[in-house]
Amino acid sequence: VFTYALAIAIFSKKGKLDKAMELLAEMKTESLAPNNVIFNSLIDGLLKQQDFDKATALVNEMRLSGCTPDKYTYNIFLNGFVRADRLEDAIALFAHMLEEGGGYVNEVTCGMLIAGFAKADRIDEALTLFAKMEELGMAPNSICYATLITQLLKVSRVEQARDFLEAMTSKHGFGEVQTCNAVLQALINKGSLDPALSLLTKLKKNGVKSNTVIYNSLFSGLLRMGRSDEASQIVKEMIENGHALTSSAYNFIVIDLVRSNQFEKARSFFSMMKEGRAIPSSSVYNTLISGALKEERFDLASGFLKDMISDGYTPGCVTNNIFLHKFVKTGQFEWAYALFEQMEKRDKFTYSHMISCYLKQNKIESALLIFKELKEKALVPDQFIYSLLIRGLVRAGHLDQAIDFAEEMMKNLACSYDV
RNA sequence: CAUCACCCCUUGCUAA
Repeated sequence: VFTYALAIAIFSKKGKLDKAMELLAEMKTESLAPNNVIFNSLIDGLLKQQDFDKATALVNEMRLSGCTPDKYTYNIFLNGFVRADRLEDAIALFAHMLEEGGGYVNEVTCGMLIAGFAKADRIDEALTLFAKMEELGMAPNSICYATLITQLLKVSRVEQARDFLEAMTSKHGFGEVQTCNAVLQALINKGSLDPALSLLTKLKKNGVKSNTVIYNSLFSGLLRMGRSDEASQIVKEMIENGHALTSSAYNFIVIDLVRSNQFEKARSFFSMMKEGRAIPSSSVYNTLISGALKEERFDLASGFLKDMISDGYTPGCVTNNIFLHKFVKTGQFEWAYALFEQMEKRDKFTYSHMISCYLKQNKIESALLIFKELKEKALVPDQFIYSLLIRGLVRAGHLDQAIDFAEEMMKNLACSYDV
């Protein structure tokens, strides 16, 4: 059983759910009883692919074979909701977990929900929950702190972020590398390069191993801000410190080239990197596809798509969204419908593309239908989608409906709108 | 280290 659990966990983590399920079936034929760990691994894997149906089915199966969902199971679902932007479901589940008692709610649970609030720009609720943790007798760990700090930085509440950073370091030191990296990255993204660098030296002094991840963050951040000189500086420093230049550094370069509209350069750099032994990430492929489409090079786009598949990636929602975007933008609506129908995984990007698809044709009803589907899936419509819809309604002369939506938006998102 | 959260990366309106 232990061996199976290990194997299943690994397959689930890698997204090879079919393999993992096969193993589960195999266990049954050998009349071994799967335990909680096994079910939980599988459920987690399924939810990472947004497959809620199969995951729920598995919970039932779990019960039937005499296992009771435990705090891991709950947390896994909570995180699934958060990841899928189904914040309301996450909140409901959290409340349920609290009611049950039984110690289902722990620091991890709270950390996930805090991250959920943060992602949805509902920072104040995140802060409230954070405060509540202490009431409930839980000590927020460094991950909770880091989540809040990065989000506060994102919305420019710098003072508050600094307070939390100090509180965190006094309680936990600098925590794990990843935690530090989160904060560093947030600073970099804000363009606060100097605070970032000084934090970095502080980290080094405190014995946090500056690792490849941190260098990669710095590198990509600098590239994005167009500071390529400093970026190459970082690369030098990396090499001097004995860090191998990883594939991800190359990946960032390709992505940066595409982003700055240097598609041809990106292409040649990409073939160079493939000739070397660097491994392109799926993001690189997606980036290249979108770059190709921007240049109207469908031929190249489909070429990249093929390469992507032969490299072992399964093109998913993001890739589809890229094509969908192109179809909508160029008015190839029939293609857009066809693709949309075919897509099993749809996210808020998918829906926003379809909404603009219908709005462009003045098909308000259909756009509203899409919006409804989005809500039925318990996705949280964000500011972007609301403003898309509202603008469409205004343009079509449906002022009252527009106002209704504007009010709904303010209620749901606790934000204001400009007229 | 048998199963959960934090980081990073790709896709969103705007004849602009």
